[in-house]
Amino acid sequence: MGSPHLDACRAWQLLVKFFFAQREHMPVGGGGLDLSPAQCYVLYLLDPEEPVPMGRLAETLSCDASNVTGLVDRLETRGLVQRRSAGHDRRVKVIELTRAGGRVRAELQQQIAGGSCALGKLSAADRRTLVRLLETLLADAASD
Amino acid sequence: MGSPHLDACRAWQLLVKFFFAQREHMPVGGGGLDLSPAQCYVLYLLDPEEPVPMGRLAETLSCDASNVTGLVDRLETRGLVQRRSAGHDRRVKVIELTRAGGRVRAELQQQIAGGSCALGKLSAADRRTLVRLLETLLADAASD
DNA sequence: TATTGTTATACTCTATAACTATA
DNA sequence: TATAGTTATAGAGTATAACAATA
Repeated sequence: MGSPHLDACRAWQLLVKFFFAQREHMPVGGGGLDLSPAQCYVLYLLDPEEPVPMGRLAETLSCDASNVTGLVDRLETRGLVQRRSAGHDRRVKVIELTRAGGRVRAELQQQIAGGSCALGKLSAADRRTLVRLLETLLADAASD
Repeated sequence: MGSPHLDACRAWQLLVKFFFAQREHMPVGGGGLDLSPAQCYVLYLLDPEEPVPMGRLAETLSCDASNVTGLVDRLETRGLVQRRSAGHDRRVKVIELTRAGGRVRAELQQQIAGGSCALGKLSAADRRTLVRLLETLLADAASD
């Protein structure tokens, strides 16, 4: 215990394990909502006050633009989001939450904050520490 | 800053972001190896000394058994793993690394430990802390 | 010409259900 | 009957390449 290499391996192993394990148990908050992790994330990214251009979603999700088309298609079919022309540039489409989408989004946030997910197991201090560590991990690399 | 609810939301957001962002940048270590995260994870789980029954892989991956069939198929096609009968129970098949698979697995571990992935940004102390937090998150729920 | 979003295509991951062979 | 793994099928996520509309 204490070797930096071993700690890195252990941390990596736990991170991977955490994601595989939580994929379904806390499908990123989709408790009973039947939303995929990617769909939940998109919903989470959509501030009710501020529609987001599709290209920006692709950036944030680190995925190809063609992917966002399908993702938004499925959310739109379910009546959770809506495409709208951006106006200033007619090539751009912005995505906004519908009323139903807003409700689902609020429910997701409730679940997260309510401790019904895994984060609830950490003390307040530990949660702050986790935030700090993740911010460090995300610095530079993911830019923003 | 300081509200437990806000910290939980922030932690969740960062965790999700981390996974989406790292999916490709550090495809769980697949730097140039062209392996999916799931494939990397399977390789990581296969101790060269100890073949693993397919059912056990399904448990660890928290996925259906039929999924493991395809996963192993693809790894076997690439010559990285091998199916073998377990002997004691002829229904069971154990998966073992091939020589090539062992080399790829070692390479993965090198990448993780070598700091070429995101974990390299954390100090040794922070890595230990991260390990502790993840262990807490994984306790009970995922039960190993 | 360059950019935004779409379509077509293909592959991986995932689950469910029906099946085979063992037990 | 029950269990381990497979097959068939379907849907979601992902990428690349070619395309339309717009800039």
